[in-house]
Amino acid sequence: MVKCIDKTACRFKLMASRDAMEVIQGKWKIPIIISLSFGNKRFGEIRKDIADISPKILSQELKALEMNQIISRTLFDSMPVTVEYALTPLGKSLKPLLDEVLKWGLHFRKQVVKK
Amino acid sequence: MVKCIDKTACRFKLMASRDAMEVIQGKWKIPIIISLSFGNKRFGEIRKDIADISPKILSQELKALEMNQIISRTLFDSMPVTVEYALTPLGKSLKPLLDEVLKWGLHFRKQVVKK
DNA sequence: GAAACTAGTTACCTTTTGGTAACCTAATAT
DNA sequence: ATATTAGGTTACCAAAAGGTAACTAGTTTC
Repeated sequence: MVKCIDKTACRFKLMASRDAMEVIQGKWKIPIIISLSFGNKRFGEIRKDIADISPKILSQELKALEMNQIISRTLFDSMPVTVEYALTPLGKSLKPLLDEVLKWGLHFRKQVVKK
Repeated sequence: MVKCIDKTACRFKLMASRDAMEVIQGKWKIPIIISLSFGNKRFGEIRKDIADISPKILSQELKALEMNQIISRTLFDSMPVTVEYALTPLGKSLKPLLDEVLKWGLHFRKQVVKK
């Protein structure tokens, strides 16, 4: 029975996991990132991908992701104006994490949720 | 610009990520799992590890993790009774996911949070 | 002139999550 | 007798997250 002896290492881990979780936490952030991992998308296209997300929530989550530098927002002044969202390099760097989330989610479903 | 053409693959990914996130979501579940990754612990020991968690929340989160078969709860009828919490094999299978969370959280902090 | 498409915003709720403080049971130590 | 340790529970409250419906602005097509 090992204890969490190295308090510094422990606090460090808690801090890092908290940072990461703040970025991907919530009902919609991962779905949005997955949608954008299939290519750059416009507001309406993301809405169609995710189906039951409301414009209010989508707008709010896109802003949060942009502030954390996970996605970029590019405005084209075509008519009507179109806005394109894309993953930044930092956003793309989430891929290994998301792959593990998907992999584990699948494993969990097989073991616990059962079909 | 590739679209999310394979709707089935897309919905499948959304489902798997949702399953996984439900298990680790919230302010305290990952800290608890990290604490238990250092070895089996009793209620009070986890409290000391996490410092600012209240007994109500700890009790509630431990129950949720137990229901999802991430941790086990063993009661020893010593006097006074002691209760030991431990990661199950399913809980231990979260390690690669958590490692990625920690790794990315660190990367994010270096890039965005800055020191 | 009315309807539709773009990308959102606003006001108003409901639900979920998180937090505080006090309390409980049983046993042991002072 | 009183305090302490162990492992919680309970009532109550505050804050955050999520959701609905209606509305906005500018342009373009019918």
